[in-house]
Amino acid sequence: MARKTGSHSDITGPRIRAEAQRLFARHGFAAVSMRQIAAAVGVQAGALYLYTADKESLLVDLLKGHMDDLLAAWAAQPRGGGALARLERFVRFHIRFHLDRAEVVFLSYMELRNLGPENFAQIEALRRSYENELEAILKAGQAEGVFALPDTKLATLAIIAMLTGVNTWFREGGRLSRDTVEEIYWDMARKAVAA
Amino acid sequence: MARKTGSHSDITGPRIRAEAQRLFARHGFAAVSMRQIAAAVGVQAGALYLYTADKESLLVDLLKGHMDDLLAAWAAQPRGGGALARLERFVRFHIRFHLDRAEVVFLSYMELRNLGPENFAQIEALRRSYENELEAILKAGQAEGVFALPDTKLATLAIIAMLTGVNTWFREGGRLSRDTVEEIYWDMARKAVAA
DNA sequence: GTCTATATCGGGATAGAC
DNA sequence: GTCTATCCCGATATAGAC
Repeated sequence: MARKTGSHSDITGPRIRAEAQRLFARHGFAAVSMRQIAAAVGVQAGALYLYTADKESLLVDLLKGHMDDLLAAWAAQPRGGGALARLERFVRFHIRFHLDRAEVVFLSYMELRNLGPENFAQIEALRRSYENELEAILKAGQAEGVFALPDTKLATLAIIAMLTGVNTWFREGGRLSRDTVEEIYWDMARKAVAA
Repeated sequence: MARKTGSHSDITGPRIRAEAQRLFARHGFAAVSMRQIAAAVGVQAGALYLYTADKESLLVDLLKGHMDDLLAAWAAQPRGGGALARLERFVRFHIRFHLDRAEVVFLSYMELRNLGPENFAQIEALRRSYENELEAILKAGQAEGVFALPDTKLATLAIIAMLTGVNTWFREGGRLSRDTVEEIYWDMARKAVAA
């Protein structure tokens, strides 16, 4: 189904990003060629350069867009309550948000190496902002006396690693539903930080 | 420092694997060329093929060797005691072993995609064996009544993800020593599974 | 906006001299 | 066992026609 001549600038751009995300996640950034992406979209390789400066920009746009979405979605969550309630909200939010975006999450963890230093630093800063959201909750819990943690930064990284790990094995329609998984992980996270 | 003509079959093979591991971990399997590896070793590209059938074999040998080492090292650990003592041993062993081999651990998580189906299956089977070691401990703890887990398989994956996550941020000479990190993670893991 | 064609480069792997 | 030379292929990116 090769695309014939015509004007499609409004839909070709998003389709390029979508196919790039799919292919990068499946085969790895370095293993995917611009020709492959173009073929998946249904245009010729040269046409891609109307929408992206180069291959790395394609990746950066995906990763930055993902981090922006993540921070915006978290900012839109309810904010009140005690540390325990806030932690529960974070755990459930994190699992749901990341399971819904498995491809780009995978990219965010695997393909940072393929970024230039300035792009890398930018993504890292966004990630640190997100980590700080969780650490603030853990610190609040320390102050309230409901959590007992020797090091809130380590606990932050440990919990995020544990939660994001769901993405590596969860399969839709498998043995466990999302809700069940959410429940089980919340149980473990809660106990891990408890006083 | 290009290597001059001579016989070095006994040391060139290991050096090729060592440089391949370093380069694959740093830049990604797909992004590293055989010429780069050869240059790092100090031989010409053609000479690599005296030691490896192709590029993928180089990767497979590294990953399989790592998994064999991991299972052998765990098998050599003391085995007795209650579930809590065994879990503590596993947690400390896992963190130490993985921190000592950051490069190949990184490869084991990132580059499985670059393996053919049969090689992939082989590595996956080894990984599952290792996971089963932890799950057996968790099941024993359930039976003893010292752990309370809705799903031992999930808890296995959650704990391993949490522990392996140390590799993504730990830097030698940083704020925390290995022993401190081990201690903090053991504290969280212990509480996460506790009855 | 998309196409075909191409410039330029570097990849994996092999052949044959030494 | 290593070297040089090379085959063949596919990569990114650009130029210019339509």
